[in-house]
Amino acid sequence: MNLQEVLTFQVKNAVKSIYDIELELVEFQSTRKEFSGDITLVIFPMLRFIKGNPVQIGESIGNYLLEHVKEVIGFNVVKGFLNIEISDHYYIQFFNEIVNNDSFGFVIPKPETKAVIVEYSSPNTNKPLHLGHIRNNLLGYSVAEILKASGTPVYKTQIINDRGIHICKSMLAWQRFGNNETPERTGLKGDKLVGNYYVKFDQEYKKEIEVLVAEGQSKDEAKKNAPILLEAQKMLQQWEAGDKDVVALWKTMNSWVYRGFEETYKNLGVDFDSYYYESQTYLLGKEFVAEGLKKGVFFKKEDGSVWCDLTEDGLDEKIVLRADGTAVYMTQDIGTAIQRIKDHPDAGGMVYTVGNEQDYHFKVLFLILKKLGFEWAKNLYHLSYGMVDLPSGKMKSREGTVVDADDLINEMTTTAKEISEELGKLDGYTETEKEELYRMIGLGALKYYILKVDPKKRILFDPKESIDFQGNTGPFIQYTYARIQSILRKADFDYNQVLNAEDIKLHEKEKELLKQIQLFPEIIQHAAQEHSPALIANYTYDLVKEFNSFYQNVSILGADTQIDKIFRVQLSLTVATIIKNGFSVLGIQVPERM
RNA sequence: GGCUUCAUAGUUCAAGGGAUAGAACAAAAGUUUCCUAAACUUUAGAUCCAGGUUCGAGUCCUGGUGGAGCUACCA
Repeated sequence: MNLQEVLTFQVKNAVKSIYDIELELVEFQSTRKEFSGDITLVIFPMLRFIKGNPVQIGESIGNYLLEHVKEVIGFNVVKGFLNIEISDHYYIQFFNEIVNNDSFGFVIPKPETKAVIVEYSSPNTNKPLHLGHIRNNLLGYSVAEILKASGTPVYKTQIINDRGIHICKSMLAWQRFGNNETPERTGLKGDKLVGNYYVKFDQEYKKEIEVLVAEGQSKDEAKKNAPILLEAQKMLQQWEAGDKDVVALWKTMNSWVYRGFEETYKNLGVDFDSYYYESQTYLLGKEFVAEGLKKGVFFKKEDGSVWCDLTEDGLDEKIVLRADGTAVYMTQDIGTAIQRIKDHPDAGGMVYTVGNEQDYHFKVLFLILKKLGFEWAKNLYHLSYGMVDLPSGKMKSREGTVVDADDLINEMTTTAKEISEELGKLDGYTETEKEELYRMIGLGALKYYILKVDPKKRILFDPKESIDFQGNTGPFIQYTYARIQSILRKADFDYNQVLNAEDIKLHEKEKELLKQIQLFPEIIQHAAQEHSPALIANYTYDLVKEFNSFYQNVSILGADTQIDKIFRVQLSLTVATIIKNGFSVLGIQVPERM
């Protein structure tokens, strides 16, 4: 039982014995810094059940706790708040239990716990990854790691949108203007090369439209009749018909893109357990549409298209199969979901990391899967995140305002390098070690910057104002970790021993730290429930803030007694462990020096 | 038009219906014979507007204003 559980139990006892009332909910919060005490019981909500003056009730409960609970050594009541003071002994006892636990805060999954499939990334294969994808990847990866840490097995996966007219556009432009360029020959990353031809197509397309308009066609007509577009459409048909040459080119160009993506994923530090390709799954949904039609979940219109009527659920009608029998986005998503659960029989739910512009789509998808009667459909979660906007608004590839993922990673690394060289603290590091460190810090800044924001909220990113390396940032937290490592290197005595709680009198800063440390396991659970890496980021920041204050105010290696010295080193070590663990679920590494 | 969503210091972010709304950056001032100053300590500064529910509202409800998104037989 942790402290709050003990107190909850005892507060109920108190109310029962004083007022003879069974209390259901007991509400605690951390005591605000300006009041004395460690944890606060809020009396107000009890007033509905207990009639009386909140201050008197607080006094009564406080006295009961003081008498019956050994951890409680004092209290005061301010208005409706009972501030409870907890003994040093309790905190030290707690600390002794966790001091050498490298995986503090993490929970090992129980055998019966169902796995969750986390989908993220899921890019189109016609454009390089940009800042928006970075947010998606970091969020998906982190939420997957947080779920794991909270005791839920996870499969990371993605669906690669490798089929459709957009791919054909790149292919066609490459055929026409590519001069047999390859990533090898140009030295360009494959995704960049293919992306360039996608842009090239668009340029040519626009030119042709202008010509047609000059010849007297309306703009809408011209858009439909441009020869290059017609040819792309023809190519798509050839692809669907399995035309050898088209399929071969499609395979080649896709493989370039995949190699490019792999590089970016590697740089970003994200990974996947499995990949699904739309080209392989787009037919899957159809049989379930047929089944749904039989069950009456769907209905057919005169033209042969199949729909789902969701008007009773407050939504509208949604198409699930085209009149010509081909699959739409929804068809494929139905199929993919079912396939994934088939492939992972131990999984009981899924998390989809997709931008909030698709909120409606996922509402509909989940509802349809429920209507189709799948047991796991109630455990689907749309991890809906806000867009990353520039000061000028949305990123637009045509206007060249896209922040490229690879470029951004490189810029961050360069900035880290500049700052680091200026500070000049890396004597003795080899060039390779230095480069590694710059990358770690640059990425740390980028990842933290993105993950500390509530996923649901949109992020405003100003490329002109580079991401900070000071204050509430990744490097600030990494720096604290490095400082602690330095202390551990210098501690030339055996600090690996269990101290007797009676021998220690806690410094105010030490107590504050212990209170913060104690919260970590709950934070992990809460973050998992909320699917929010931001909670971990903000918690870690608060912890580090607290530690730095301690560090500045209290001498660790210069403590008066050997016991204090050992205790403070252990305390520092534990803070370092939490930073490392917290950051690991954010996908951020921590350095030995910086 | 309909639906969804957001609005907090100059700026970027916090705040499970609970106390005097926290940080960081930027601004002003201070701390290095002492464990890494990417740090620490001060100062100044904010809940879009109008109602309502509540002992208590940044948080819940209604209306308004402003921004974003969705409203495709695209994905």
